[in-house]
Amino acid sequence: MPSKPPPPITIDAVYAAPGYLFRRMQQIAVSIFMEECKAFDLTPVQYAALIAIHTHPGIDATRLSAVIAFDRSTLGSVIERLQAKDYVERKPAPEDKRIKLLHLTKSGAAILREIIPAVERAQARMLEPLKPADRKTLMGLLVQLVDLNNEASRVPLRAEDALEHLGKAG
Amino acid sequence: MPSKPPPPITIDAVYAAPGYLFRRMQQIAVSIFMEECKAFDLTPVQYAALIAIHTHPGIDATRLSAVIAFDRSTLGSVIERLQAKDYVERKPAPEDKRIKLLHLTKSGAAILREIIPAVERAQARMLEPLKPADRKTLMGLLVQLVDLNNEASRVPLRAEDALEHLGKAG
DNA sequence: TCTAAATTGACAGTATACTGCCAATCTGGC
DNA sequence: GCCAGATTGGCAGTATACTGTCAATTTAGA
Repeated sequence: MPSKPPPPITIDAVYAAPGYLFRRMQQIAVSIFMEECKAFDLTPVQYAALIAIHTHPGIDATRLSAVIAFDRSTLGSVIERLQAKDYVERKPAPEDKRIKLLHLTKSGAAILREIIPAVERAQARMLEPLKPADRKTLMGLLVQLVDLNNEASRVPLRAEDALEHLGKAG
Repeated sequence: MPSKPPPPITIDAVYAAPGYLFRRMQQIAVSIFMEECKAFDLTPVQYAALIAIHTHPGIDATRLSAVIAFDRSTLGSVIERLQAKDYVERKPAPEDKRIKLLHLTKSGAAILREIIPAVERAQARMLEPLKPADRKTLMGLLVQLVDLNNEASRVPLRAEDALEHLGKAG
């Protein structure tokens, strides 16, 4: 019996490929975020880092990377920029000389409060073209897919890691 | 009547945000692509560029950028790398000295044929954790969303631009 | 206790993304 | 034919991403 013919080598196959669509959608999402938040000069990554530090004061960079699932190497320069803007402080940990603890400054906490409405607008705009029911469906499937693919990511999300800096009693 | 309380400032809001999920999924997609295609030393962007040049031989960099919706500045260095690997040729256009025409080399066409099965495997793996019906639903909604948000992107997709280099009869 | 292994943060190198600018070139309107 | 405006490609500068390496430090095991 004849085998299936090889798929045609065309750009149309790319347009329908999941990887291509995820890339495009991510770029659109960043573009919308930056537009809504341009008054604040914060990138999506910087925003997520600020939120995570706010939720887990005194966390270190390595654990922060696990908590937001961002690359640890990259995160170093992200924190540097947040430090330069005076949104974040880094203090050496007394009991472990390798570690630097992260805290929000007053400015950091303030900008976080102020930027939230813009971020909410951005997030809403990304899904706006869809019908409300479809938005829910899409987000539901996406949450599932990201979760089920967690280990395929180079930096899997480890939300529970955040608690370790509060004392090693596990 | 009382207004809605402000949303809590927590990392959990980030985990459910569309922008965060699109970023994570894109990173997972790249990770899976690179794993399946590591024998070929081609990135997802380089692969898309090769496919587009194959589909539209003689296209120039600006039009290529519109056809795959990638940033024009970035595309310059992408093409340089493809040229360094001897997958792509750049020839000045005789009738317009500003333009450089892009063609695949024999190596470029060959690696494209060879890499396709690995790319297909990668694309399948990205959606594998979902049930088949859910994969269709997700892709359908994503195609819609990317299309409806096309103009929100900094580099909107203009697939029809590709035809212009074949003669300006519009 | 002494040391092998693990952890943390830093760094170098590559590859997207995007902004903004520039010179060379082409086109259209006059 | 000339000039204003558009187009093309290149470049500098910033910000993620990721790989791999390294030193300082801590931890765990023999």
